[in-house]
Amino acid sequence: MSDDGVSRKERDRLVRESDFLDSAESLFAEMGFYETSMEDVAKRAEYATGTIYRYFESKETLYHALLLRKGRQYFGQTQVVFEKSNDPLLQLRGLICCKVAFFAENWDFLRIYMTELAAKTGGSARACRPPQELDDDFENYLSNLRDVFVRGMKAGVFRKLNPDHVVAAFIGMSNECLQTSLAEGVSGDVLEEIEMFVFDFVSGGIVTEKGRSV
Amino acid sequence: MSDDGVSRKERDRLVRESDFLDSAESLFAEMGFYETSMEDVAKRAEYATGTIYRYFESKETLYHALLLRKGRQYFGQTQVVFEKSNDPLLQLRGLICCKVAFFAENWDFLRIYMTELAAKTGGSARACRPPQELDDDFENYLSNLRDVFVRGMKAGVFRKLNPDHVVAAFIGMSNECLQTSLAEGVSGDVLEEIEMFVFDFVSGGIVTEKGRSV
DNA sequence: TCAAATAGTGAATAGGTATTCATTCTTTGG
DNA sequence: CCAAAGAATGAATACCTATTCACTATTTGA
Repeated sequence: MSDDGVSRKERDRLVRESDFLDSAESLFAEMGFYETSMEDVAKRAEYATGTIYRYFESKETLYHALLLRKGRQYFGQTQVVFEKSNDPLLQLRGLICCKVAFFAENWDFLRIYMTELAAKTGGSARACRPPQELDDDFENYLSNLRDVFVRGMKAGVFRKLNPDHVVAAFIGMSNECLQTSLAEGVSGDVLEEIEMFVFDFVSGGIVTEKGRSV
Repeated sequence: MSDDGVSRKERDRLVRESDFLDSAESLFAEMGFYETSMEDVAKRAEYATGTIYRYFESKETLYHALLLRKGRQYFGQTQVVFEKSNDPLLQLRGLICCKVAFFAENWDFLRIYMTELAAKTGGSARACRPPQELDDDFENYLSNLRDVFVRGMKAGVFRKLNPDHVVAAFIGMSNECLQTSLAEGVSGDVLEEIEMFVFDFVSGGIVTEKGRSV
């Protein structure tokens, strides 16, 4: 037994699981869910095809597991931001910072997550349904985010716009910015630039005083 | 021969093609490319499975054809906007108007297009590759859009921000807004609201004077 | 060291679906 | 009205890949 009550065997199993999840994540991001075969995943993880099934019931289970792993981690981090402060502007900054940092570290996941999201709103054009658990976390995130904007409007620091639209706009623009910016490679500078840009754009838009007066 | 030099037979063929494209479009939007079988498409169009192959070489060809049909139409309309005026602010307004109107009429296509786009930037997590022709149109659209922002910055009506980020932000936020807003049903009011919101958000962001001074 | 238990293997199975094609139905032109 | 040409049909084919499982290899505990 190790210090945290997890046997060597269990740890081994977790490592193996994680190997499969990593392979699957990178392959799904690169090729897509359907273009990736279980054999591909196994090969990348350096195991035989059948071995995966000792760790995951099915391809769908594997997919769910990888979505949950990173997804919950991400929503967990946003939750901290929501709870840390009550100031809408600070929360907004915190969320952006959190998002940029997380997705810079989890580029493959971002790709998968965005495909999910693209398919989500309308109904179903998706690889295969994401786990309910994650949907719930996402709903919760949405409602917290909406709340930030609503409070900001009440406090007079945000303009009074349709908060649902603001939520959509914020999510869409930040995702797309991250996706295109991180497409190449990432350096610390780029990260900071994106973070600043997103905040700047969300807060002030693009039109100048001069533009407004025309 | 009809007035435009198209025989009855040819017109028939076009109608049939269009039937298949319509079925495929709604099914792909609803279920996704891989979850939709050729039999489903045929059934919805009220034909036998084999008949599709008299009109389209393969499932991929069918998919390409439906992307091209609407895609080119959309990019054609944006092209008109780019050429109609030289004033960045007017062009921006025009593009938003054009986008909202087009996607309100082509909701299914928007769903497919967004899945495409989500997969695009990174590399490939897509149903199956979109036709090169459409990629080219998209590239062209991107560069024209970028140009609008760059000119606006030069003219002093837009703030000097990284134009590539602005392009991404604009596309992402407008897509996401459309997707979530149009998710339910569409009425004229909603359309106008979205159009105004998108312009408002892009131009002025969400922070008020008061928010800025804190 | 050995036998039981556990883990890994990859060829075989099973099910699904894109695509084909021999056949049947419909249209056309004489 | 008839035969040839064109269109439609849907059962059969061919292929692909998720999943299984009998077998081999490794680890464990005595």
